[in-house]
Amino acid sequence: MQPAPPPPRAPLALRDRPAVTLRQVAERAGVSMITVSRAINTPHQVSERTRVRVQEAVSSMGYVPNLIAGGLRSARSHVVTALVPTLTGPLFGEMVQALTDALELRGFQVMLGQVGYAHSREDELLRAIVGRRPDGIVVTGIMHSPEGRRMLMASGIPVVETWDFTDTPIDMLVGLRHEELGAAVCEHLFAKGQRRLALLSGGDERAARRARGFEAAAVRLGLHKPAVRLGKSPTTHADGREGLAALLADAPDIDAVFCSSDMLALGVLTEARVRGIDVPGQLAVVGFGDIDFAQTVSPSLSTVRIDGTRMGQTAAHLIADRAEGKAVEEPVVDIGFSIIERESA
Amino acid sequence: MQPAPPPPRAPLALRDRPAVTLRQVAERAGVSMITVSRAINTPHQVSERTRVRVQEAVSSMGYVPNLIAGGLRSARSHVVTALVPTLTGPLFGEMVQALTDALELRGFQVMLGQVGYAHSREDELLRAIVGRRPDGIVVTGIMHSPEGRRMLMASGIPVVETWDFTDTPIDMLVGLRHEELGAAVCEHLFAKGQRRLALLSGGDERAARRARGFEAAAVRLGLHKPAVRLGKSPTTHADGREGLAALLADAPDIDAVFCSSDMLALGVLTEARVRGIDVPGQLAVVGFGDIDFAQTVSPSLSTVRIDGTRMGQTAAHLIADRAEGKAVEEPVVDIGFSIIERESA
DNA sequence: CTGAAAGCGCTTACAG
DNA sequence: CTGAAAGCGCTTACAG
Repeated sequence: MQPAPPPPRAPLALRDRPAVTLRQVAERAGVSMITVSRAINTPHQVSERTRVRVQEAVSSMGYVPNLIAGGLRSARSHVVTALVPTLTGPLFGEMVQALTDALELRGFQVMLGQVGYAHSREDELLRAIVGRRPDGIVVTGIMHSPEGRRMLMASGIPVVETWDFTDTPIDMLVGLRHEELGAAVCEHLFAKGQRRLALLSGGDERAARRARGFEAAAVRLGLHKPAVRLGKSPTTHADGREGLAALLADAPDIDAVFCSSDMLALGVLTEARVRGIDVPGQLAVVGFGDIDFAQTVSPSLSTVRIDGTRMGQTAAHLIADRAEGKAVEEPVVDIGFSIIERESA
Repeated sequence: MQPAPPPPRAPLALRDRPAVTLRQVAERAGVSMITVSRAINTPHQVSERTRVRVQEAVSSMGYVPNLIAGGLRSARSHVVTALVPTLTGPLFGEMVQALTDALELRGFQVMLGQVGYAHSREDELLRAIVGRRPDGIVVTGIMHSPEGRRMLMASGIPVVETWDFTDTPIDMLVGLRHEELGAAVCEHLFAKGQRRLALLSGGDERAARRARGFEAAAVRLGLHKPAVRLGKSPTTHADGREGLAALLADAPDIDAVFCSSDMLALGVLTEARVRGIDVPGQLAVVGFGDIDFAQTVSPSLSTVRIDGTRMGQTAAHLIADRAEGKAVEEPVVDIGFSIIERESA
């Protein structure tokens, strides 16, 4: 976080006026600071008359309590930090929304830190986050960097890893096994009669895992080794169009494509249509994510759905229970996945 | 899918001890607390020998400075909070990424707070954010609630409003005039020869503003009052399909649709194709956002692009300059927009 | 180059 | 129901 050049300090006077403090409110209300604190945080511990006096002072002075200071003393920040790889994708939105809503009900505020798919600055960001002592940390994906894992473990902060699965979680985990998912999609296509499979995948780790499961299942089923085209994440519609073109150039006889995202799959649908390839008649297409348009494009898109709402809610309760010192019975949850069958496969 | 039984948990030997403090590091290194602080934050103020000793203590003990405590004393949190309406849309991703990158270079970390399109809990969230005393706040859109405006102004925290325009900003602003944008799209369609215009719009405020500009321009140009269909935000692909169907039911002779998002426009393209309506021959379509697929769908989508990167970078420097006490010459910036002409219009 | 004291704005832990 | 004192973990402001 803090880079080399010593930051030029802002003269405090430049801020319009320093914020109103608890002490000033207490003076105005004619009570002690601790009484103001109670009137705000635990009003039932204070007499009606006092509460009203304090309330008047608070609103007339526009007092907004400094939660940082309170958190420092009480060692409870009421903040949970969620690390998300990107804001561009719709995939994590549902989970983050559910996480936010569920934690809000339990008195926590969610702050988001953006990681990007690159792992380069992850440790640095992590240091900045751990340094702010949140009451919990939700990680998208599995934390791999040994330095990062050590820092999180040593911090004593409750951690939930999500969206993936490992036998060695840092602390708690709500995710799914992407190899199994890849295998299940392969079996689904096989059951539908497809025999020359192909794979179009972004470069992130979970997509790679799905790809591995898909390929292994194809071998088990006695099929040809799938034609594979790998790109990078996040995946785009253009990647989907180019990807199908490249696959067809190499392997013109493919009859099914499993795409690592719905956007990629949408690109494949577009390219197929432009080329006059019938979906699913000549080519079956499966996406991943079940986002927005999957149900209403034409042909509608068969895809794999992860229950982001359940994942977010589960993560929220794990974090909140741990932060409140409650016992967590089931710290590792596999939420699975479901294949949504529509027109495209 | 049946989840497999969870594996045994990793041992958490390191967890549950209170975090290492500056005092402990100082004892280990045999120097005072302030010297440790300097060795970490302003190493040039400390002798080589001391710096090495401190560095060894820091890494052997896994010390992560408590930035909250430091921030309390120094009145500089090095955090900028950005309020975004939703994570589901790709629209804000580019801006937030640019904001994050630019602020990181200047020593600030960006934390995101999710507002949702509903304004109901906005004040509550704002209180939680102002209470954490960030060094800056970036708001998506214009803040309207009088309570919220008062709180932000009284806080003395630098504020940048974005994505919209007003003559009464709270503090600073980087945005654009959505009425002008709507009018420009109307004029573009007129110039292309379209005469029976229609409008398909989500319910958020900026979309409504674009709609107003669009309708006003149609009147100025002597056209029929556009057929209008309003929905809610965020808009979906399904809304686009249903929207076009509804517009055609009411006004079968329309020859152009301006959609308040690219996703809506994609739904319109799908519905038109299914109905055998030629785009742009029988129906011109314009989106908003220039996201991912706009360039590569078929027909490619004419749309309106906002330079999110420039908006994010500009906001970053406004915030950082203000936080560092530098003078801000141009606190209100209109970044404009551009109409991207492709096949659909 | 180094350090002892004070203080940031709250809450905790006692005490009445 | 109310309050005086101590302290959370740092940095500031002095002083040497």
